Amino acid sequence: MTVEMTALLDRIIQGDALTCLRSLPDCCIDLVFTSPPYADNRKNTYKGIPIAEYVDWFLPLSLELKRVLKNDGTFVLNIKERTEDGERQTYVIELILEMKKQGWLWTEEFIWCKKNCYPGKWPNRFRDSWERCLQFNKQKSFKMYQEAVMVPIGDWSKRRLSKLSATDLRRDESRVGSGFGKNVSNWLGKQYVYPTNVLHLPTECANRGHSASFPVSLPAWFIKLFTQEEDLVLDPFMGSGTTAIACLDLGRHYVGIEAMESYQKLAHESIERWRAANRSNSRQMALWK
Amino acid sequence: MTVEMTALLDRIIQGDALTCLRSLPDCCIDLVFTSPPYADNRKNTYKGIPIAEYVDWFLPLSLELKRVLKNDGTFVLNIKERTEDGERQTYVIELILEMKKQGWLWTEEFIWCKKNCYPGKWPNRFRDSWERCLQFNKQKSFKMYQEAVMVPIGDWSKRRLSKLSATDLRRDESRVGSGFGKNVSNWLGKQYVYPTNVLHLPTECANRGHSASFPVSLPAWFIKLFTQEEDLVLDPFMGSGTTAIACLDLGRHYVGIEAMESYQKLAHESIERWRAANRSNSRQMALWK
DNA sequence: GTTCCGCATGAATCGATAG
DNA sequence: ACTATCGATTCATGCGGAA
Repeated sequence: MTVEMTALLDRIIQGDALTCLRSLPDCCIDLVFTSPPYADNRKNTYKGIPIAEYVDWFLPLSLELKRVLKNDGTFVLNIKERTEDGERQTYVIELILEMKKQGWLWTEEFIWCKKNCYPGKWPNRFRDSWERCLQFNKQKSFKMYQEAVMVPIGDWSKRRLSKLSATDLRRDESRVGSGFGKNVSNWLGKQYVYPTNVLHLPTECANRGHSASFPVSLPAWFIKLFTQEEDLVLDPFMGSGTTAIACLDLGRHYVGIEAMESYQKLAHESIERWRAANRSNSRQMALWK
Repeated sequence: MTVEMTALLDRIIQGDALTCLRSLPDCCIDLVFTSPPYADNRKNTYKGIPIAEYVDWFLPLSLELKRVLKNDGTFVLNIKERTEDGERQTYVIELILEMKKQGWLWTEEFIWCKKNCYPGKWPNRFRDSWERCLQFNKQKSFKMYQEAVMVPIGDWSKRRLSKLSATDLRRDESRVGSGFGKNVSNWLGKQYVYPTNVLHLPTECANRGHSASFPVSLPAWFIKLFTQEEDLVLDPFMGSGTTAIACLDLGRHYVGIEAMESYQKLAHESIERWRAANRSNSRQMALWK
């Protein structure tokens, strides 16, 4: 890792996202996770980008993100288009098409299904309880650690697998085909299964009193899936620091960028609170050894 | 209703979708619900449209659908883009943009979350467990009956709802429809809440003889939401008749189009089975009065 | 009649193999 | 090289037969 990079590690740079991104070296980031400022046609709104300008505003950023990302790294973009004038706006899907022209591969679209979404009632639509998590990559093969996000198998299996019949066992064995000891590992493996591309996470954020646009568990899920410990995660719109907290929790390094000084301050406070809470843990850990 | 229209009511026309659509009069349909043939680059596949041609293939159809739909009617398009060469293909989002140019409003995108999705394991992606249900309208104000799709409130009932199979839902509907009068509606108002734009429905599997691409509960949900009894629902790709069954269950009229004679036959068989099963119910209903 | 258990089967996707 | 086909992987559910 370069000297300039080491100096930025686990820090939140205050400044314009595009300018700061340009100061980062090539191919140094393992995962970009971010939830950029939403489009907004109202004036005088914090960080709101007019809908008509959204794609043109984002494209220089995505180009820089492609430059700083490692070739086998991943970019996850959490975004949802606004409703305006009774219609879903199209800037997000236009952005996908334009990013492909930049050379990005649109690998997958995850759905973040918000269990407790914003309340409300409208005559012509229901509450919006999902957001897109768009996965982009630079090349077809990329790092992915699926075992890190396995989930407990469904309730149906408790009845079903609690009493494995002889035929079940036999069938499993025959399927394995080669090698010994695989029986046991297969059976143990059935406690957990791979998830799907729909995430069911509550909207609540872990830090009370501070508004984050997404819960820590959202970046945490993608960080576990696409990085290993000591890897480097970038969030060019760090906001109140949720991605950084997820990195601290998981032993990953982070680089954040945030234009608003007030938000940067909030993020630093969150991080300090995390460190304070973990200092005692570290001591306890040390005592255990 | 015109004479020509009355002759088509509750029938499945066998023929090419575009040709048959052109024979329908203007502004006569309350809801279009369909799941068109999915794109497929493989040759020799039934009804598969090559990915590169998909948008051009669909646009003449969507134009006709706009013509036959009532001004305050709704078009719901159930579709999901394929993965090809490690990427999500873009023809669906391109289609949205092109349909807007035709004058359609892209009002909403519902997510159909399939709990029992296709199994499999791959190094670079998880199982795909969701599909798009794109809502399009001709004008900003359209008919919507939100009370018809309210769901039970509370965690215990949420858990129960998530475990409701398609047959359970159908049974629920029939129970609701069997005339408890005001008692039920009062009870409904207190115990039930409006749903969100995410639908949790299992796919129907182990169906004998044919593969139904979606469960009856999927069209049923949109039919309840966007139509009233005696309204007219169109499915230009009727397949094995799932949309027709939903209409029969809910007392709506339907017009179906299906090119493949074998599928049309399957649909007729399903409908006949439905009528046979309901004949006894009708007798019972008559006895009650 | 219920309840339980065994089994088949998906609007899938990738990588290897064959033409 | 490039394309077409095939086998392997995997989990939630409905259905049918058995207890």
